[in-house]
Amino acid sequence: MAALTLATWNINSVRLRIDQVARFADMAKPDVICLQEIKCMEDQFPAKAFKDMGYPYFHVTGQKGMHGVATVSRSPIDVLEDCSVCPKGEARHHVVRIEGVEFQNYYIPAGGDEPDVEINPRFAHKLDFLDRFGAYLEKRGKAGGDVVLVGDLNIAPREHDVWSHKQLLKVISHTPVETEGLELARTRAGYLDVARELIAEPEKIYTWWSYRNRDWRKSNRGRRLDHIWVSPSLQAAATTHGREGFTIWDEARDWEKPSDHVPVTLKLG
Amino acid sequence: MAALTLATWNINSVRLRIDQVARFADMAKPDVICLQEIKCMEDQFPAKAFKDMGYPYFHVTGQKGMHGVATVSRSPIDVLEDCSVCPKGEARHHVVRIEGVEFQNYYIPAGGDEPDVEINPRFAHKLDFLDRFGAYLEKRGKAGGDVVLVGDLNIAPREHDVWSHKQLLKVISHTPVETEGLELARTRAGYLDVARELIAEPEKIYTWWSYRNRDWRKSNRGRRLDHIWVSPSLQAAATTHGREGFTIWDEARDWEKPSDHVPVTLKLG
DNA sequence: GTAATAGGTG
DNA sequence: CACCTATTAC
Repeated sequence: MAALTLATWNINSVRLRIDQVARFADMAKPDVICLQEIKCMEDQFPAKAFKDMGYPYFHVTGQKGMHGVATVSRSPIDVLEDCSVCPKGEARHHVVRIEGVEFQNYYIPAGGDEPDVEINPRFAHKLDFLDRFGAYLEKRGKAGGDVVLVGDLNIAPREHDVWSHKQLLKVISHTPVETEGLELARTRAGYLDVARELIAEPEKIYTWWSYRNRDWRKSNRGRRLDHIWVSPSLQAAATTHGREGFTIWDEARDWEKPSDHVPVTLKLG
Repeated sequence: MAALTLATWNINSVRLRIDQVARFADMAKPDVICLQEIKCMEDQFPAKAFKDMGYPYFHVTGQKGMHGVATVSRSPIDVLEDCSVCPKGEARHHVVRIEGVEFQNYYIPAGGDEPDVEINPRFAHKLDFLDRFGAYLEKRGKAGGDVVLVGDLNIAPREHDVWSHKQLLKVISHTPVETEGLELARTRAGYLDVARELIAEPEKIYTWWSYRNRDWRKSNRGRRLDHIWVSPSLQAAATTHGREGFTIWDEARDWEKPSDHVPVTLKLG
């Protein structure tokens, strides 16, 4: 496997923030960028801008106005699957192969406000997605091969992945049914949570800060919603640079009109 | 009458373009600025920004989301009338006194697309407004005194106030019923059209270029929709600096996210 | 083309 | 708080 740097970023409209993607690419120089919430159709994707910044290859799974994921790359992309996990024709997932590595790019449903499936169908949909996701990972895990799974999984699984474990236990993204469901899905495939392989608890890790906190850095009410997982075959490649190889670009949260998520990168091999 | 510089500008949202107003004020240093299409309520008017740029006095006649006029000044303002010409409670007009001079600030209805009162109620509304406007001016003209009337009158009255007289004769803003109605209203009060006092035809004068022309300067399909009129008592004061005292700031049309109208200034006295 | 509104989503 | 979609208006 060739060495490469990969990035994942919930961009919250790729058309609106294409200049921020270019700025980030110039700094981090990733070989592969996985984006979520691109909020556009395939034909609206700013392909030329990506080509100009050195990413002539891309695969886009989009829908009108909401959700959508895209993977862009310096080297050619083979498409393996599109939305196999998504019900209702939503554009939340695809699987591609780049340089012999399988990349799974996800945008898991946010789940609404009320953590009760009886009264909140969005939460029910999230848990349903999580079940399908786990089943898909188990199947995929058995197939073996080098796999990188990234995306906005909309769940902060561990106690120190949120600013207050206690206050968020009943807040969607950190309820036990979600955090346990996510960990179960991951372990069913045997994948490794790279951030926590490199940065043990109780150190806090966040990748998202709500737009609703006006001074995000001061209040620092973050959550780790964006993840990079790897198959066991990539354990050495993913950790060989230690925590220096894993970067959360929180400076991007201070840019003009930022996304509420920041990019995360990993040097592989 | 103290010497002063006055400005008129259809700003197309004063909240969105308050920084452009500051930039303009810094260049042109007007003592009085009359704005149209402020598109906000009185309580949303960026009063502090105007105070910071040296205009602690202002009078705002606003409504939610559309229309609205504001007059800001370095010296105190007496309010004489609000919307006396406007039917249907629209915020399109006010009259104030500053330094002994009466300022009338108007935003005349655009009138829609089809120049036929039978099928286009907006055009009927515009012509109705024009009638009321003429009657009001005649009354006001008889009262005498120093009067400055400014605003986006949404009519280009003369042949050389549009890029093509022939092609615009059936386009609202330059139809004969409008151009004749506007000239009649003006002459009923005996007011002078300052631009044409200083710059005779056939020289073209434009203050507005549609957003729909992508290269506005190259295609130059402009219209003179923004006007400065004065009472006969101010004829000498309005023309004493010659055409150097009258400026159309067309450079503002090239600023980032510009208004489709540019500011116009006059040195008075 | 540009900006306002309102309603839906995160 | 900020994005999308419509709609209306100029």
